[in-house]
Amino acid sequence: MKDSKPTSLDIAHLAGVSQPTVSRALRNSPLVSKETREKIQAIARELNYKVDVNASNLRSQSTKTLALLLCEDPGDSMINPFFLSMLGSITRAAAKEGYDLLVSFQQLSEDWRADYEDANKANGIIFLGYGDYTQYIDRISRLDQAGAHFITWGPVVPGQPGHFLGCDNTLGAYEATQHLIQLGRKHIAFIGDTSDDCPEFQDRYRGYLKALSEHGLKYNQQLHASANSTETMGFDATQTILERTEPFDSVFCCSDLMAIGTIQCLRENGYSVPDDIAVVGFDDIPTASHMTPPLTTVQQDTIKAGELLVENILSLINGEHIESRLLPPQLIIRKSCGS
Amino acid sequence: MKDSKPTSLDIAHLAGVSQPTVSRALRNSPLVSKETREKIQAIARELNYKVDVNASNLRSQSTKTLALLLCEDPGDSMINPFFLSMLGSITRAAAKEGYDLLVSFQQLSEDWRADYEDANKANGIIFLGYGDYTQYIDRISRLDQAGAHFITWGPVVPGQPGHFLGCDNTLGAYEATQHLIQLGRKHIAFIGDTSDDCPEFQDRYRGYLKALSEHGLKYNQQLHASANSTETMGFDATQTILERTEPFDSVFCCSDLMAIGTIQCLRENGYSVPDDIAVVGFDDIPTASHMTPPLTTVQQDTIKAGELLVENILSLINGEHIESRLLPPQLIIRKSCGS
DNA sequence: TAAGTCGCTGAATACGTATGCACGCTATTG
DNA sequence: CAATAGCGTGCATACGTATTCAGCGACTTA
Repeated sequence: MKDSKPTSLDIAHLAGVSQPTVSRALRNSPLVSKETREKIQAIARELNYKVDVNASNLRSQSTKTLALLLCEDPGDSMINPFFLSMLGSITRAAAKEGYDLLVSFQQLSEDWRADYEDANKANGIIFLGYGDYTQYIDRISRLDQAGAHFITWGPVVPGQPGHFLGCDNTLGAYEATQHLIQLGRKHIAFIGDTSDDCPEFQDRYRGYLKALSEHGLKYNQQLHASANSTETMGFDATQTILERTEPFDSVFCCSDLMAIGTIQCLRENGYSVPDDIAVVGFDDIPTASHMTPPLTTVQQDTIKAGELLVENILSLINGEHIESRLLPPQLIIRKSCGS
Repeated sequence: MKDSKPTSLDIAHLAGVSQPTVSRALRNSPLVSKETREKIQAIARELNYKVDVNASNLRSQSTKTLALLLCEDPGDSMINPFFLSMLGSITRAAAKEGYDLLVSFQQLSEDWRADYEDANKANGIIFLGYGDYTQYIDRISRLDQAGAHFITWGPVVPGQPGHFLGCDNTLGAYEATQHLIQLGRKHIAFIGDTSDDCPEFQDRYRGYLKALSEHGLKYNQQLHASANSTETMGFDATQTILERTEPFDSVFCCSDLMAIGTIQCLRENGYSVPDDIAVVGFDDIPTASHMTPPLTTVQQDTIKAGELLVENILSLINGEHIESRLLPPQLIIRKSCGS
């Protein structure tokens, strides 16, 4: 019983072979005979031997690790549950490919490539984040120029540097708005930050406008309030609209979190949801189906998204070409729109 | 402009010193003169040089990385928002100490120590999880015997192997229950799995019973239903109690997620919250304050918890002794109990 | 002036693995 | 039988850093 961790050399001695053979055997190299391989693997299992990833990575110059950067305001303890789903599915997808996941919520440095790839901490970077986009775009551009391997979950903006994977926000918003219209709603408020900071919300805004115009409804500036994706911002934006005393019969919220705030605000002002005012959200976070009333919303397939993000980043690492693409959203109809 | 990543040797050449001096300078060793050190650091900054963590770790035999294991059912895409808060605060606390965080949601292997410490992926492991505890306890024991560095967020059970940090669940539940009693509620239902699988809920159960008995109320088996921490389980458990037709005027839910399901169920059965039935939860997840009605609940200080978890695991890594301890909870009074 | 001290630097080496290359052995072919 | 090919293995080395030890100059002290 040795006191220190076993190395491939220890295994080699025990198996009566050389260290390189052990290395090959453990990586299932076809170069080593089946007999030898199994013998070595048995001994390794016996000793509970694990390859030292540092030595392995140093030699092979490739860390089997991905970095996940969550670009949310770190000061706020609230993080969108939607990203938690993504985090879960990305972790699982990465694990399936034999990759570990390094998670960070903050931006300690200006140069992510240096922090992760140059430091050999990770072979690729996945970005996740709602909003505050302009804050990051130059850093992303720099990454692209530096030839880093990274992919961003977000809107596919033509001409933008880097690779993107996102949900078809325009389509999702279009379908949700259309649904409200088909239920007879004519004065549909819109809550969400449509500045360049939030290209995702901009896309949803486009879908909203498209549905309005296709059904002959006029856009009303008075029913539009900016908000980022938190309950509180949704609450406040709704309050703002209510104070304008412009009548409305429904609200399209750019995220479920905002919808939660919106519903709370409407209730506190004496409105019933959905009888007086219908509400739809976006994301289909787990809570959506358990609210009162259950929230009609646009579902993004986080499982699929996580798998594709990992698959794409691995392709990039392997030097393959990938296309930015959009995933189809799905309208989930529940009670909050009164259907 | 070299095409490959700069190494400490490159810096050494440029600075006209040897590689060891570069290594020392970059680690702020007092052995190297201020003059030389600043010169080297300037060049390193210039080249955007980053220490190769693999080489560094290999040499020093210490990865500046912690592993975070989330023991939730991986099949379920729903993850308790409470853990997300913890994840955020742990990430930040780890970053402040210069540690990276490796996150995993699944239990790919039976032997976590081998997976992380022996493989030199991480120096320590932090566990996070609600319930299914018995499923992990033997693995935790094995870790303890193997001398691994790990700490678990959870109840402090005397005699249990390993180190724990948790919230004073008994006290929290006691205060919440007492609050209901003081508001005049006399028939308080209890929702939560009190089997050995959930020692945290067992502690909350104790606090609940203590409050009842101290105020001369009798425990009623009919008002007790088991549930794990999801909205759906909370819904179902509430339905079960309702079907027993035993009258009750309030519910203590072992988690906010269950409270959400409980409130939904009560509403669908025509009860008003809090007028007919008051509800309190546990955790104070972000949604709690934005529900209708806002949820009275027991807050756990996730920021403090994350910091202490990291602080403690680092102490363990440094060979110091640590004591398991409990953090004080705080009752957050909102509208769902009708105060 | 010789011995000792202090401050700084470089030479040598180790960390544990992966891989290019050469080598020996057996089987095949002409 | 010689030449060739194929298979399995070992030798040597490289990955980039951190640390031990020795050395060197300058400076103090007797």
